[in-house]
Amino acid sequence: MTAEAPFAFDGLDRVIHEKARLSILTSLISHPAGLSFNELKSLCALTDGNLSRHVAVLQEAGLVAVTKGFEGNRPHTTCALTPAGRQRFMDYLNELERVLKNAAGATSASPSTVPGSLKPA
Amino acid sequence: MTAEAPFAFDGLDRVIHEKARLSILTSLISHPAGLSFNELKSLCALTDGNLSRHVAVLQEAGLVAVTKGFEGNRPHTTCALTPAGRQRFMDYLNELERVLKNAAGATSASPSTVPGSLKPA
DNA sequence: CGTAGATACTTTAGATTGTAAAGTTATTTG
DNA sequence: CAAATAACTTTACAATCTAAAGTATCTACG
Repeated sequence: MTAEAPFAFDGLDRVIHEKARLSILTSLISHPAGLSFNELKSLCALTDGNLSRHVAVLQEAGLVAVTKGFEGNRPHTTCALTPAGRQRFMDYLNELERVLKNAAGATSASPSTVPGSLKPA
Repeated sequence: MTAEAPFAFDGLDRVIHEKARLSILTSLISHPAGLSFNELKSLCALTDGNLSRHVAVLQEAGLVAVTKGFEGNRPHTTCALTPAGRQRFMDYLNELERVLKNAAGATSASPSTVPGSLKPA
């Protein structure tokens, strides 16, 4: 079936593929101990409302675990990847690599060798 | 600014990032001579309506050139990447690579070495 | 000749969802 | 005590993805 539609990229899970959530997941995989709401906010350049919604989506999908506690006497939310989330993110990344390989294979130059201006062979 | 939000991925152009359009663009970069409506449809596993809308979006964004002609006496639409489209897609791919590098750098294993079950070192 | 079905799309309408603005609760600071 | 800050959450609007229906033309069949 995939052979029939080689460029369909079914593995690009919509929950993960969204730009903001891709940012959040990348941040979290880089910080296995978890990140606070505010750390995520600045790492990903998201607004409060935005981050709140996207984290909720990721939580409902079972990709991240959200821990709400108190730091001193202020609320403090911490997010971390779940094992399943980590695995699904890995799967997504594999599919991303397929996208890159497909595209790079079609151009004489690999993406990394295309700096910004068209460089002939 | 990017230094402040290393995981923001501003370069992930929304027009390109959409899954269906990513498929279309990958198909087109693999076929520099262009592809017909029907070829795209099966390569990307899209419905008629879907493909029509997405191609229109890509055309309005100046990424693809659409040529409508007749094959025999049936309408026949051909799509091809514009030079600008090619460049913007390349830029997008570079950003995608950044995503992969960021994420892969955070895991002990690169995505390609994660086959499906967690494999220890 | 007429009509039923196929081909190649386009249009529309509904449903999802991303985003930003406003709201909430609690806590400092002047 | 009032105003401002912190840390989120809720809501409402706008964008947009998708699938179903529509258009126009052509071919095949009886």
